[in-house]
Amino acid sequence: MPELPDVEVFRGYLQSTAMHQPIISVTVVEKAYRLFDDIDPEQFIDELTGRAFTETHRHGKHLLVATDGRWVALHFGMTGFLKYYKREATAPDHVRVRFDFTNGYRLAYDCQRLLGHVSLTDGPEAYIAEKELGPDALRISPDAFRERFARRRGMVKTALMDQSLIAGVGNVYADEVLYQAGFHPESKVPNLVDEQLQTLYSTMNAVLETTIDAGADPASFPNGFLTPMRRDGGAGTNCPHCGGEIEKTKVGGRTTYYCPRHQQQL
DNA sequence: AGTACCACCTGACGGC
DNA sequence: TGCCGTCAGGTGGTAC
Repeated sequence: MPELPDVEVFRGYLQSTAMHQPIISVTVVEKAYRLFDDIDPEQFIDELTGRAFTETHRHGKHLLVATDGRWVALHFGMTGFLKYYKREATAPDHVRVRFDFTNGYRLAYDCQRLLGHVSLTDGPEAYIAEKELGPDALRISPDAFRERFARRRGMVKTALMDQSLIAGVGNVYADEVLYQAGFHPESKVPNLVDEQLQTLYSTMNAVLETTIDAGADPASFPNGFLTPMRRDGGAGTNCPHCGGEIEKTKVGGRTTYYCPRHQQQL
């Protein structure tokens, strides 16, 4: 699930809960050792015990948390999320990493399918370079966006999802952006003229900001959004824009929803 | 460079 | 009720 809007919501959640409190202890369940590919889990625990979270930063789908030591870097895979809680009875189901604070609260990193990653880094710049991430989708300038897409050959959906081109857009939001912009997901990037690239850019911004404001919860998205239709098959229902029939296919190997009637193939 | 396919994991769901 | 195949919004590697 977690794409840019989701991670931005996680960031806000963390910012309003677990900051500036001493970490009494850090727990990593054994099964979760695989989440740590850049650092030994024991060292992770050692370095963070006694520290406190001081600052949050999001880049693409990655959440970086500053401490009075190194930064914690969290990636959520397909099923990750954070939960701050006190009573063990309210703990989520698949806690993989847990930070316990002096105030009795705990922050859990829950990751059911173990497809996320946890590490330590010197800071956002070093991390972005190491992971070869492109500029954040919400901070890139229109010019930089156009420039980067100008060097692309393949399908527009694939380009949007390429984290080294721009960071943050995943399968669901790529579909949403293309739906709102009216471009078929298999359109070839070189076929988009400047004005259409501009539309893609501004639509991407609008979709990301609107969905963040809605708490990244599809049930709260405004009318006319595609994402809520992914639930219960979605395909076969009618497009609120043009009445066409929403279709479900694969593009670049990923499940794709779109409206063949108004999303033009370029 | 782009694409297709497999792999990494767990759990939910539909069909029989 | 239970078993089985299929699928899921993440990325990374490989081979063509």
